[in-house]
Amino acid sequence: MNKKEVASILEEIGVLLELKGENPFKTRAYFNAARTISGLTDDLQERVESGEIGAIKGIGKALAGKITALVTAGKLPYYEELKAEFPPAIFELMNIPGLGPKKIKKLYDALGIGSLVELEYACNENRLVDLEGFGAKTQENILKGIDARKKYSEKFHYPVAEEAASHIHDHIRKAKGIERSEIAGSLRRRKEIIGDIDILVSASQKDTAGIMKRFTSAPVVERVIAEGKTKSSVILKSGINVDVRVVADKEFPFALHYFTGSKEHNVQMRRIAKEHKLKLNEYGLFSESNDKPVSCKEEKDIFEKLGLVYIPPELREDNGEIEAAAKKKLPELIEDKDLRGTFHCHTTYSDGANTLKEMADAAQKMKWQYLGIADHSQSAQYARGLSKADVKKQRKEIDLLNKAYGSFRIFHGIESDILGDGSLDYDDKTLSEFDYVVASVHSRFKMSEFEMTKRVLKAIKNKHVAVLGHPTGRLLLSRAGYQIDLVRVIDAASDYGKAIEINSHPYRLDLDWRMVKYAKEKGVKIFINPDAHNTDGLADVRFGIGIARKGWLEPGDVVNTMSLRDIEKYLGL
DNA sequence: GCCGTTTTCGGCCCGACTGTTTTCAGTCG
Repeated sequence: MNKKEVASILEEIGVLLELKGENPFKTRAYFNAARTISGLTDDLQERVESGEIGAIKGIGKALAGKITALVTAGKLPYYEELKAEFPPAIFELMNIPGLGPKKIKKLYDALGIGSLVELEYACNENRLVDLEGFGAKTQENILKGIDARKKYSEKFHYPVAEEAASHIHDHIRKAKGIERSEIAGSLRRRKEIIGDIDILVSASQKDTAGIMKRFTSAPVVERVIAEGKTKSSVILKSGINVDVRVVADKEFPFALHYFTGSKEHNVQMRRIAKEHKLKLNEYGLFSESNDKPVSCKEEKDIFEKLGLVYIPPELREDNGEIEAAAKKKLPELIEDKDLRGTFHCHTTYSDGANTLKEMADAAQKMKWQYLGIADHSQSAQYARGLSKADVKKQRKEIDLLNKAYGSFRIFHGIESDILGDGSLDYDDKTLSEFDYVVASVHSRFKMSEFEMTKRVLKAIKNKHVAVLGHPTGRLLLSRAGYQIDLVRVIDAASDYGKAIEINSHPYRLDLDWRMVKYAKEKGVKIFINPDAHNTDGLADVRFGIGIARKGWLEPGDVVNTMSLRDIEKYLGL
């Protein structure tokens, strides 16, 4: 059993224990272990075989035994028995807002409800109202929750959430009396997928009611879920959940930190606070002994008071950032302005919408020094992949344009399909004539992990390949990536001096940031590429920058921060 | 179930809002 499967079973055990009403700290141990295992970069099998699994923080004797059973035997009686106590579809119920383990347990014990369909049926028959702890309002809200789930997917791509957030933020900002305001939550941390929008506002008490009213009555609001003095929550017509908090201005830095999260990061920060004999919450930092507040004007002051350097929001995932901040070893993260060009763009030669010249002109408007064109290769018939004749023609056009441009340069690359057997899509001679080769998988996604890994490793070892394109092929919210052992892929890239792409298309964001950090640790260089199919698509690199930052990347880790001269050297031109 | 320079037991982050209660449990972030 692999990491992903083990993590997901540990997660399920956590939920089942919650349903049983077990000690919450015990259930948390399972959730933490699930997170730890899924983020593990060394080989789980090896860890288990060497008996070192218990050396991982948060995994003690009991969990080590269970993980070992899952990895070696592929099953765990404890889990099977636990699962048998509830109907298999009971997990669906956890996704309905307002329903948690306690209420679900009650529904199951009293009414035998174990799935969404059964729940909806029972609500419509008015059977929830007489249940202890339930009532008419609860039943109504559950029905609304079921309805919302049918209507909307519960998560959103980053740009969709970003636009909705900035729209409602602008609307709220026109309210009277606002001092500071900011979009917080996972948007501020630049997560690849956004569940809801958190907006934080500071104002004096007399103005809060008006601010909340303006928020909950905005035209884009579909339904108000909660409306309080300091906290309100709505669902927009687009289906996105938005929470707004209003605090006093002196509380703003603490609230901003708190609402930026992640939850796991916050837990660690409070733990650090306790080590300093302080208490941290969304209103302030207080002495544990006499509740005396420690004043902080900005968010960075909080970190300073806890003996940490400022941690940028993107890093706040409890992924080692607090330890690094304590040692002053945080990276100087890459920024948008550091990019001087990019390398994975399509034109009308294959499936792009703009011509070579249009793309190059757009790149210059972005103040870039170079643009790499990598159209599809000949096997990619669905995308009008380039025949050898097309390649020659494109080369000629690029040479002509380059002559005219002077200091700006177009690089002639190709996005070569990695064929089923791991070979590339042209003969050696043709491949050697490109300035660089991006190698990507576009077919036969359903291979086993072993086969797919072997296939991609062979491509990485190919001397013509400079960079591996979208390494998992995932499409966020619609298609899981193909099965592949990314750790081995990154290790191979490290061994053979090959780079890996962060495909910046907001539906891909592939390589995932969790693995980007590992790639950096292994010294693998990263390209931030837009996979642009038109001139507007070039700007997508900013999403890739977000992922690079989440992956701890500094300008020096990213190939396309190099000057034109250096990049020519890098590509051996 | 985990953890330990306050150690092998007793902690484990903290607060707002809702709905159902009549003083609070459950859920959420």
